[in-house]
Amino acid sequence: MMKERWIKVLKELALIGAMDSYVTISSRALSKILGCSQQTASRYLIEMERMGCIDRKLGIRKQRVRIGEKGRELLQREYLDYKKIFDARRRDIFLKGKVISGLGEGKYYTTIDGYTEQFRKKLRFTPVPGTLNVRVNKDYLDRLMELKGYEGIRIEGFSTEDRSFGGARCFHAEINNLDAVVIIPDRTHYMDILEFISPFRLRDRLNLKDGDHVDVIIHLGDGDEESGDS
Amino acid sequence: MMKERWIKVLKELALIGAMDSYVTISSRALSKILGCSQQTASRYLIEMERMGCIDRKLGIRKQRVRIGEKGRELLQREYLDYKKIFDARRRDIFLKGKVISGLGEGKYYTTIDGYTEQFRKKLRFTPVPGTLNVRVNKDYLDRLMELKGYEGIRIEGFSTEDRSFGGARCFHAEINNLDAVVIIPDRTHYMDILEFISPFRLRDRLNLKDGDHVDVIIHLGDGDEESGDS
DNA sequence: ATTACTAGACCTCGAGTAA
DNA sequence: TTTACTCGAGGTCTAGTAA
Repeated sequence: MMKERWIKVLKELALIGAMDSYVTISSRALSKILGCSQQTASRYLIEMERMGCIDRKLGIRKQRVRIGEKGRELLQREYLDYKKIFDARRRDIFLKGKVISGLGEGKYYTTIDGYTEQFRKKLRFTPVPGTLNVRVNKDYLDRLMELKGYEGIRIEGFSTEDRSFGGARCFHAEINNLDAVVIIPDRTHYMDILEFISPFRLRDRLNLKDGDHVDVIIHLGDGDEESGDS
Repeated sequence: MMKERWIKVLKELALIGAMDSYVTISSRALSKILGCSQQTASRYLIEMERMGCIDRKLGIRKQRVRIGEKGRELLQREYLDYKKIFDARRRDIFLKGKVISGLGEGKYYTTIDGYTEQFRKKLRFTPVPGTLNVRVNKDYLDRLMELKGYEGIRIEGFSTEDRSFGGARCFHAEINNLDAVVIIPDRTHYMDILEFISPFRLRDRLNLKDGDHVDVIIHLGDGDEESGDS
């Protein structure tokens, strides 16, 4: 059960700063913003709190409100939709990060035939074993969210007798101006880490060591350039 | 009278391409997207057409729908709200362009004392004479528009007996990872050209010649700039 | 001043159905 | 197949009011 109206309420709350921290807002003040009665505003807040969209701290004379986990997700999804509409021809995402040691799961992808065969076919290169891992600066994390909206180049999961291997999405990218491919496993825990694969040893080519800051460009490439240029 | 629900309908229509041109969509298909009944979808379309949010072309078996002037405005307003929420702390603009020969007016700025004094004070360097000019790729022109919203570092205009010299705005920037400053005269004709000043000869340092492609990052804020809206 | 409950007015929805 | 009307059920709103 998901009320369409809540999106608007969440949006208005976000606009007065409830995204970052608790803001003091009375139900009457909110009703003025929303153009409804105090009672309705109050009801919205109660319902939204119950659904986990917002957190509230009720005082005797004032309440403080903050957008919760679920509310943030809803707003983000909405934002992405609008981005798709208005920013449709966006071609790439730029961000900064720093090199870290490999923690990601991406190393599997570079050594298992079931994956490397797909790389050869879909990316037209055989990656060297291992991935270059970049932790995205937190100022740029929001930019990463945009990636969710794009399919990229699909790498299919598969199964052997022993276990199953998950799928992933790939995006052509540049790291410090050198072409590479970023690979995002479908099921990953590290939402701030990008893993790069390449036909070269990126660390050597770029002369990188842990902690080095790098500039990354991720090509979203919705154009038809990737798929079939026969 | 303005229905909140219509925003969602408009958004879904926009996502299937109704922003650019007429799309064929039956009321049943729309109802599936919206998660409501065919009757309700039909009613939405009728109401929204009446309010000027959409244009319709009714055929005998199919209708074609396009987002109208008013609908476009509503979506745009919505998008801007979300931009405020999520893009508020945007720190820089990334774009690509190519080096061109100096056509801009920026060369004045690097040779006239009235300007260079301000550069020394506000940018803390004395630029070498001349500017590096970059024509922005047209895919990134929309990104440039965002610059309008930022004051940057103000360079004041001034007058001598002979003539008057206009003001400009400066932004710290990077061109192919080398720090530089982009200078935008208040009155400029070339809306797709960026002019860079630097304490070094950028062409030499970066080994650039006309036609070379460069990556540019423009830093919007020097930290604690207030974000007062229009 | 607050928040939020209750009750009834009002509106919105979708099944049925016509064209 | 379409679009879109009517109308009754049920959901949502606000006035009144308590705490």
